[in-house]
Amino acid sequence: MTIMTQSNQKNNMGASDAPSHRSQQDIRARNQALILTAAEEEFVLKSYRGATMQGIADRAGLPKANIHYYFKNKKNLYKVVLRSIIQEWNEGLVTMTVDSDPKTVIEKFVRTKLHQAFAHPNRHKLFAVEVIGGAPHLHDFMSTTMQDWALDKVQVMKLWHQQGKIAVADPLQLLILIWATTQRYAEFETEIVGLMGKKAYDHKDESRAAEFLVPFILRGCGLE
Amino acid sequence: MTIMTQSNQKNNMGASDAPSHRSQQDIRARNQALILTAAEEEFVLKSYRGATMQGIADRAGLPKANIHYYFKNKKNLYKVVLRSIIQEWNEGLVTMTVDSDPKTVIEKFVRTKLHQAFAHPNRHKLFAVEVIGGAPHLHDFMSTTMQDWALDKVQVMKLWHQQGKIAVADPLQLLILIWATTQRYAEFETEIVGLMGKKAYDHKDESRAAEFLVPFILRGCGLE
DNA sequence: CAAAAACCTGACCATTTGGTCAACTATTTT
DNA sequence: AAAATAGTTGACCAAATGGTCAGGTTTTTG
Repeated sequence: MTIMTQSNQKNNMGASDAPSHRSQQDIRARNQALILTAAEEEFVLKSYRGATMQGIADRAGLPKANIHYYFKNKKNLYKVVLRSIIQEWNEGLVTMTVDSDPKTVIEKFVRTKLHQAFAHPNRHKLFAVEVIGGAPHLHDFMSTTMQDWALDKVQVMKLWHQQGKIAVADPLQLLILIWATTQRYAEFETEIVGLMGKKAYDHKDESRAAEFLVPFILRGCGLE
Repeated sequence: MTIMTQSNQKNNMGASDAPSHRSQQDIRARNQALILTAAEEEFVLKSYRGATMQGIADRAGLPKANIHYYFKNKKNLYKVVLRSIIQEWNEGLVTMTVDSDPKTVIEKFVRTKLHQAFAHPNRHKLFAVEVIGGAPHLHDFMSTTMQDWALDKVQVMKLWHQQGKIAVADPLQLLILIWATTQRYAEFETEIVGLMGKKAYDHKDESRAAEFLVPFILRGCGLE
């Protein structure tokens, strides 16, 4: 005896009415998206082991067996979610060469990372939890892609420093600081929002953070 | 960072009889410490739900039932661990009034927080995971003690700004930045250590971070 | 030294949970 | 329109895990 199959009344609720069938491609895309979003939330809130397939199913509004139909198992689902995080990370790259203008590049980098943090807080939270827990599933990415990118940028900034362009002798520390300060708004959303006396960020908070961070960091670098 | 009452010489069950017994107080203290340290590690690595009593027991080198003997249950054990975090937080407070010297106070604050981060990384990691997951167990602390302290400091710094002493118009953002940059070294230990090409922090990394952070932040504040 | 108190622990459950499956419906293809 | 393919789902199961407990050992107490 189970409680209601609330089931499928196919469409409706979409308001429209014409074809009472949905193409399988649409169904697939829609359900996978539903599941991935649900999984992201659940994994963030409960962490890998705390998240349950049933919980994800409930969030997605689908029966549990359906989750397994689209994603082989829990571990695989988690992997797919992590992949979207890495993907986003790669999109946030900024080109930076010895000839670039430090001020311009640093400002753009800060703004990009900050924007990502406000746009996809859950992904940042998940990434953080992974790293804090020893990055068991990200080890590969961190010791290759990320490290290569970071060390390359560090080299460039070292040259900038030698040329007297920035007041930072140890650029790795600067990189760490920029990541820390931008991502913080996503990771510690709960705390920050609380300190601001709100329930959630409003649309001005990103620019408020940027207006503070950008000049502060540039000043710290001895620019401006 | 660890335990161990150095008083113990295992036993010597041989015929000889230097006291082959340990006082119950010592046993209690030793075991509780063992368990708490083990729990801290396990909770950090696996998060609340992912941590298992068996895993904690193994880390502590005690049978599982023994964990239950000292700490009623998992939830209670977790609570005790969180308490030590809050305790440490309170010890890191810095007094700050309108008449304080901004430069001195800010520098001291940064150094204190940084020192705590390097001294007790696991606690900071655990705190971070809690906050990221919505702070379900810290809600009370965050909306009282922490908020009161933070808003008070924000008031003071606002006055500093009005008196032209610092170049920061929105001190809450500064507070967030200082927490973010100092705690980062604990939370993202794995990542940072990796980028540095090491296996673990060495004894110079704390001062290296301080030498970078302190001047950077003071400059950002328009001091120095 | 004997009773009491504290400590220890293997063995045992009840519950939770990831995962499977067979039967069923809906869509697409031929 | 029938065969084939894709999507759906309730029911079920094996493993993992938090927690209990009875009976044992060690330390303390009187």
